[in-house]
Formats: sequence, structure tokens, C-alpha cells
Amino acid sequence: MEKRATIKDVAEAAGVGVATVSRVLSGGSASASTRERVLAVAAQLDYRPSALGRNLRQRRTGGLGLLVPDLTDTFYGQLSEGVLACARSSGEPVVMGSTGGDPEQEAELIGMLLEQSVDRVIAVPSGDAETWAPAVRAGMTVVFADRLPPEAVREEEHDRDPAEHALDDLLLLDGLAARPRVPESAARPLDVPAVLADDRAGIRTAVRYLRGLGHRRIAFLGGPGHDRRAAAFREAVGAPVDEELVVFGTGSRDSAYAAASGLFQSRPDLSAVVAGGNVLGEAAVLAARELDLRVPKDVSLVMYDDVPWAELCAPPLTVIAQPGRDMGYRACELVLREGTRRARSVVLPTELIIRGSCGPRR
Amino acid sequence: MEKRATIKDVAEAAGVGVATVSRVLSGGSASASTRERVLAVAAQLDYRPSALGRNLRQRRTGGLGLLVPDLTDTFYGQLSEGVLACARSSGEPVVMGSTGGDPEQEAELIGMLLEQSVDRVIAVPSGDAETWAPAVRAGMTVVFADRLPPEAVREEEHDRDPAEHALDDLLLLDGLAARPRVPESAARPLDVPAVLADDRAGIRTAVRYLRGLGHRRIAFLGGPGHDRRAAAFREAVGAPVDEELVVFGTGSRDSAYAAASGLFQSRPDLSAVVAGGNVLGEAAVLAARELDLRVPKDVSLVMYDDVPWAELCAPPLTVIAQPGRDMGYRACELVLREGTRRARSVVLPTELIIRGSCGPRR
DNA sequence: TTGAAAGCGCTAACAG
DNA sequence: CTGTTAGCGCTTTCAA
Repeated sequence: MEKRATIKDVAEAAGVGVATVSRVLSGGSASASTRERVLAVAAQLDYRPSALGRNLRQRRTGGLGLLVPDLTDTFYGQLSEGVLACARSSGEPVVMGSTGGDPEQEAELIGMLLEQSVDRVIAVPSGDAETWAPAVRAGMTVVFADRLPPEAVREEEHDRDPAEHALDDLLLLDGLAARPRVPESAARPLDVPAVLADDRAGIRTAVRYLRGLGHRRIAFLGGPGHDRRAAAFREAVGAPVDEELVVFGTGSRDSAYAAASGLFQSRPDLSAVVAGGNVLGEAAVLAARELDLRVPKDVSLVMYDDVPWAELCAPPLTVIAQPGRDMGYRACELVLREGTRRARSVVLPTELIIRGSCGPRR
Repeated sequence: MEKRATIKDVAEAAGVGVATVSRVLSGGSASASTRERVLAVAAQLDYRPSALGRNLRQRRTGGLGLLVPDLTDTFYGQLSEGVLACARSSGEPVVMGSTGGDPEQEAELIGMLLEQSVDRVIAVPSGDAETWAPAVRAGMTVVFADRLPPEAVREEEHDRDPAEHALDDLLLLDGLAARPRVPESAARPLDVPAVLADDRAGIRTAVRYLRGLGHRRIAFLGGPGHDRRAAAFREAVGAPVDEELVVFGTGSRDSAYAAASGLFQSRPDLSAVVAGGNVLGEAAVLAARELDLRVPKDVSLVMYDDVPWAELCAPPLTVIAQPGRDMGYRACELVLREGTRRARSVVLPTELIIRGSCGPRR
């Protein structure tokens, strides 16, 4: 970087002290004439206060971190757009990292953020509580989006008012580190606010819809981080759950395809599948095609995530839409507001968008 | 952020001077015993050198900036993944911004990067040379990816190798706007290296393919930044170009749809369209369907960008694939290497992937 | 091989 | 209202 004008240069050129310049530029008190002169000189010199100096002085970066598993997944693209939009409107730089769904890379990136003194981060976590402990311990404000680390799951939910499942969810997640009897020694659950979609309601609605169409053998095809959705699925189909119908890929498109294909082949009796995310939905469509299964004639499909191409698919995909962009935006708001008041988790509603990929059981 | 251990803490605890700690940690010389002790203490204190202090001292952030128009566009997602991957392997943090294709937002983000002392940036530019002038003037190392700002013209390139059409392309593109006689006063052309796909060859191949299928009225559906592709298209179809068949959207999905729909309606005689990017391809498919045009029976379609869903489309889309991830990776390499030696632009090959969206002229 | 000391650009006391 | 000063955490001469 070439040499830029510093506050000292401005001060000299304006014939004032550096403190005055600092004050003027950050809206402190100053006489009109001084302010004017300083401003003029600053503009003339094209002076831009260095965030480096300021941050060092204030011992914080002021920026945000954003960690997602894969920017190639449209949903995370939407979510990131939300975060970026919110951050920009607050003038906060955001340091971004893609973890590839790998806890180790995630840990590495967390370390990098720590080094940068980035003290607020929004993440779609891939690692578990242990991965995130260093961040929390270091005093980072973290907000999870889209999902929670596996260990951050709190204990069982006793069932209740069917109309209030979102609230239920809130209770569930936030709920606390400290429910009665968690051994001290166990990995301390993280107490981190999160912005999530109402997976439970979303899945339930989808399963009911498929049930209404006559489907009885419904499968769930998930990826990393889809445990809550899988749990919701199990709950929605009710006991006894045929565990063979709940399968997981490991995150890559290939593994998603393998999982889908394996599922279709090992259980030709299934008549419907719920894909836990758009990459899995993609895989399901591909695998079905490859095996000459017609959608929805031979198999019905509903996919989590509404992405533009869902509509272009043949047939257009019925989806559980979650507001990716909003989720990102909200998460960013939470992380920015934190400090003011302890942030509460947020659960956003999903919507079942019925297109053409589900039909009556054959 | 809670208080972290500083270099001073480590120095004290190890009973050495701060300079020694600094040396040890950055691989300088030190006696084995000292080194060991310092390392032990550092580990024990969980010491992490603060990038803030280091950067201030060295007057640079060491990080990279990455500016793209829209993370929701899968191609930019791919490109970003490439950049992030390369940056991570070099331990560089990347500050990301989404411009929405808006030059003003882009300028704002550039200002933000300047403030952060981020002195190296990779961008898919939305603004023109004027937008980027401040960055260059400030001494930033910038590398463009995927496209060039409209005004970004460059110096002549001599020397070529007949086998290297890529070079040819560089000439072509870079060439135009201002050959020899550019008045000094005119907006100084940017001299910025770039990583581009071989649009010219890509488009030419596609057009030839369509020609071979019997198509004569071929349209080009572009978006912002697709001027080079449009130019290549004009060149490929040859004079006289029917300018009504070259239409542009403004970047949003809606406007892309409007452009596509308008095109189909105003020129029912066209039999094929080349979409300049995946968002435009998406729009074309949608618009065609809405107008009851069958692909490829009524209209053939080839889309720039290979994205996972192209294969899921009905019919699967024939595409001009460009290596988005590689482009990002290469761009990052360029920006990192710069300083060592002046970086040269890179043109990566495209590939026509024939699937099912093109058929003989009806 | 090591330590002391001088800042990098900025803000926040504290005086004047 | 304004200037002086003391660092923030680190790297880097420069001596010892």
C-alpha cells in the first residue's frame, strides 16, 4: 500500500492537534471554524482514518466473521447475502470463510478470526461444542445460523401445545445450558443464540402432506447438520421409525448422490423422500433419474430449501422454503446488537411450496 | 473480546524480552533453550499474536478483499470458493463484499477496504475504470475475475503463438476501446491483471454448434458485464448483426425474466438463444415455459456457466462451462504473487457441454 | 543470541 | 474548545 495521509498530516496541514482532528472526524466537539478547516484539509488530502490504528487502540476489529460450509450451496449463498447486506448497512467489514463442512477447517478459521481480533461471528457450524469452545472462551460473540452444533442440543422435549411449536423450539435450543442434570464434566453445552428455520414444523407439514397423498414408506435423506431435521422427521412419521429410511450423505455432492442412489436401490418399496437440503434434493433427482424412477409417478420428492432452480426442474420441485436471506440478516442483527442486551434465539417460519414433485402413492 | 495474552505477558512469563518472543515466533534466530521455553510458555498461555499489532506495525492488513455482484448466483459462489480456498491455504483472511452489481455499492466497499488497509483485492467488477481508479491510485493490488470494467483497456500485447487463441482473445478484448491514440485526459485505462474465461472461443463454439443444427436466427441474452460475450456473439454470427436479437437484463432475476420474455415475444422467429450467464439461462427457461415454447423443439438454448442444476433441468441444459472455482483460485494466486513480479492476465478455456436443450431448427 | 527502545495511526484522558 | 501525551501489540533496528 502506498503511503496514505495520516491523522498527523491532517493535523499539521490544518494547524491543529491530532486530537482535534480525531474529534472532528468522530463527531466530537469543536468550533465551527476549526471543524470546517479540518474537514476541508481532510478532504483535500483524501484522508481516510486507518481502521488499523483505531482498532489497535480500541482492541477490537469491529468486523464480523462469517463461516459457512459451502458457498456453492445456494442456500448458504442466500444466507450470506443477508449477512453481507446487514453488515454493509452498518459499515462493518465481514471476514468470510468456507469450511467445507469440515470441523478442522472450521477450527482453523476460528483461530484465524481470533488472531484478527474479530470478536463477533456468525456461523453455520460444522464442528461441535468443542470446536466452538475456544471462540466462546475467548469472549467472541457468536450467533449460529441454520443449525446448531450437535452437542448444543439440549435435552428432551416434553410435548405440548401443538400450535406453539416454534416457541417450543426456542425453548429447546436456548434452553439452556443449565437444565437440571448435566454433569459438569460433560462437554459444556454452548449457550449461543441462533437463527433457525422452524425445521420441525416444516418437516411435519411435508410429512403430513405426503401422508395425505397416501405415502407410507417415506424416507429422509440428510446431510451434515441435518440432525434436527432428521429428528423432526422421526417425530413426524411416528414410532416405529424405519431407520433404514433415514440416511445421510457427508456433505459433498458425490456422497449425497451415493446416499440417494443407495437408498433407492436398497429400499425399492419407498414411495416418497424428504431431502434435508437442496444439495440432497439435487442428488435425489439425479439418482432417481439414473435408476429410471419417475418423479412423482414412482417416487414423490420434497426438498428442503427453495432455490431458483427448483422451479426449473422436471417436474418442478415441491419444497420446504426457508427464508435464507432473512436468516442471514437477522443473524447479523443479533450479533451486532449483542452487548446491548443478551440476544435471544429466533426461529423463522418455513413454507411448504407445492409444485409438481409429489403425487399420490402409486 | 476478553483480554488475551500479549507478547509482553509471554516475555515476562518466560523471563525474556519481547523481541525474543517475537523472533522465536516468527522463526528468527534464538538459542534452542530459549526457543523451547518461549514456545512452551506461549502454548501454556494460549498466546496468539495479534494481527492488529502486527498489521499496524507493518502498515498493511495482509488480508484480501473479494467483491462479487451476487452470492446467490452459483457461478460467483464457485468463484468465491476458489478464492477462499487459495486464501485459506495461505492463511490470509478475506474480507468479502457483495455489490449487487451496483457501482455505487462497489465504490463504497472499495472505500471500506481502503479504510481497513486491505491492499489486495479480487473483484468481479460492476463499476467502470472511474470506480476503480481510487483503489489503484491508493496502491491497491487488484485482480479482476470473470470480466473487466467497460473502460478497462490495456496496453498492447505483442507476440503471439498461433496455437494460443487465448492470447488472441486478450488482444481482442483488451484491445478495443482504445488503441494507439488515447488522449491523456481521457479516463486513464486501468492496468490491472485479470482472470477470464475464453468467452470468445466459448461463444463461438456455441454459435457454430447452433448453426450446425440449422439455426439462423440466434439471439443473445445478456446481463451486466456480459459485453465481451455479446461482442463475441456478434463476431460469431457475423455481420449483419440483427441487433434486436441482442438483449440485456439489468442483473436481477426479474429483469432477466423480463428481457427473456420480451425477446421471445417480440421475435417469435428466433429459433435459438445463447444465455450469457446462469441467471439468464434460468430466466430463458422460465420465460419459454410460460410462453409455451418447448425446449428444444421450439427453441434451442445454450447457457453460459455450468451449474449443478443445469443437469436437472427439463431438458438438461447444454452449457458453456467455465471453471469458476479455478478462476477464483488463480485470481487469488495472482493477487498473492503480485509484488514478486508483475502479474499477467490469464485466460482459461471453456467447454461446450452438450446435453439436451438444443435441437435442429424446427 | 539477546534486550531496550522506537514507533506504526489512532483515541482517550488530562491539562490548559 | 483544543493540544499534549500515553499507550494499544507488535516488529525491527541497534547495541550489548
